[in-house]
Amino acid sequence: MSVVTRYAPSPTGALHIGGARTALFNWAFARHQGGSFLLRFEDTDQARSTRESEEAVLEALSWLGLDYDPVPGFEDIPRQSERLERYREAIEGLLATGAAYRCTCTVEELEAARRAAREARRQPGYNGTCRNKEIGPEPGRPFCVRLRTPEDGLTRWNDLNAGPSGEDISQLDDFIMLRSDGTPVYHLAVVVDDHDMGITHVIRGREHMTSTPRQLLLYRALGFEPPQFAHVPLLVEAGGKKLSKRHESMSVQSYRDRGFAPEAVLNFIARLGWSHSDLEIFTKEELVKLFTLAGVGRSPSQVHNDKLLWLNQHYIKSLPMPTLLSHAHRFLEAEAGGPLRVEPQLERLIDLLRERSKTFMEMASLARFYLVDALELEPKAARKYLTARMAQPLRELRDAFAVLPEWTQESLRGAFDAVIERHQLKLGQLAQPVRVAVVGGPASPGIFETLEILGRERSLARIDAALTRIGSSAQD
RNA sequence: GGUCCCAUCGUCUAGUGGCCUAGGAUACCAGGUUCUCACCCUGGAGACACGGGUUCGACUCCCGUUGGGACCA
Repeated sequence: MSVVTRYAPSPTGALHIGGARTALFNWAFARHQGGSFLLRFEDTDQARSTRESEEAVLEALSWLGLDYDPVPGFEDIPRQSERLERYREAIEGLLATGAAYRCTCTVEELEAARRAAREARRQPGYNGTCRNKEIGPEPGRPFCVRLRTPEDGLTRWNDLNAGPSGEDISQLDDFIMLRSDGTPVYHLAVVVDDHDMGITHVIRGREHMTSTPRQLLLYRALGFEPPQFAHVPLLVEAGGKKLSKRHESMSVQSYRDRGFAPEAVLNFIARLGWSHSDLEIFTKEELVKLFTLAGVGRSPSQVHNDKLLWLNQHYIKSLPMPTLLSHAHRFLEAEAGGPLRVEPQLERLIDLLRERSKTFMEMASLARFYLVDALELEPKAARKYLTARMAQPLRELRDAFAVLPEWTQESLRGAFDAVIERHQLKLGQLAQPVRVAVVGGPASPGIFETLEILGRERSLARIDAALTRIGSSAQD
């Protein structure tokens, strides 16, 4: 039988990195097995679920390159809010077989019973008042539907990540499946959905581990074959606390907006919990080939972005130019302050910037000197390098530049050499002032390459501006 | 409060009783390269939470403690 996995987020916000990793594991597992990977929205919390969030999740998945398959028998991605009838029907079935029963206990009665149980040091679960009352379909007062949990026994399953797991049923009470307002409870919906969608493997976060016994009970009561489960360890924040869904900076979108490549983010989150011996860098295709649940660890991992930064730079260095440009384009435009055409010179610059950029944001800011016309100089660098004693050499260099027969790295080097020799300077002593003049700061790619790319006209103008600046500050 | 889970360098991890006085990666530090920054190269420092067992032998198995976490209320 072919493997079918799913990712079933609640569309209540952006896709955060923990959710993305769960999706990734499900996706990689399915693709590795040649099975399918499905999506479903668990939007029973109508108050917080939004279509915008659904869009955000879809967009994040597609950015990461996690493609999903159509769900057989469904027009669109299933939404729990559109399946309420199906859940009620399942509950009716349960009532018909006696696996569930109606309960008319009021909130007050429940509270009192719970308090009494606590005082008697007993489990605070439902005390079973209505269990054998055989309450019919029209009780004449509000009712909920509860599962008739067996008195004793064990629910066991062999978790594909956590190993043999299970719980004593006496821990479980007759939990509610249909609330008195007529809405089904989460566990019921999940079980019915997973069954209807033909899910064979449920790979989800550890936080769902303790609710698995209940769900197993439901599978049994409904006469469904339970899937295999793998409860993978959670991702936690740097301090070790649970990843908060509110934390915007942990969202996939935020990583994108800060200039990370999807290839890097994917690689990073896969490696958070999954490993294949010492392999650190891998493509999506390699991940699919290598991914197994056995490779997923058992302890939670903290999200530290150090390694992501390194990975991102690795991908910036090695991605093919068209891919790189498509990722970087919006950042370059933002820096340029308007629409941008990528000319060959800019492409050359980007090539040089690859090994100097940890993010696309950084890359764009390093390319700023090329992208803008009005360049502002860093005061500190200007003070340090644009000194009065450098004015003369700079002026000579500028004049030599002006009459160069061709604007190439070789001829630029020749001009530098002549000035250096005349003034007994080291290359660095002359290169730094020039660098500050043309890029605005003390760091850039090699000076000859930088000048060549900037072009003669702009280079001369910037050196002139720098000379003017030296002149005016000398008179102060 | 109850149930369950987890525990190797700062971080991600390799490791399934002897091959480990613990390997890789990142981050950090030092040096090299260099016109600057970065890349790159070399080196350094850095961990089996603790206590009991089991065993000829434990980081690896068991129990407990501590710490962290999740879930149910």
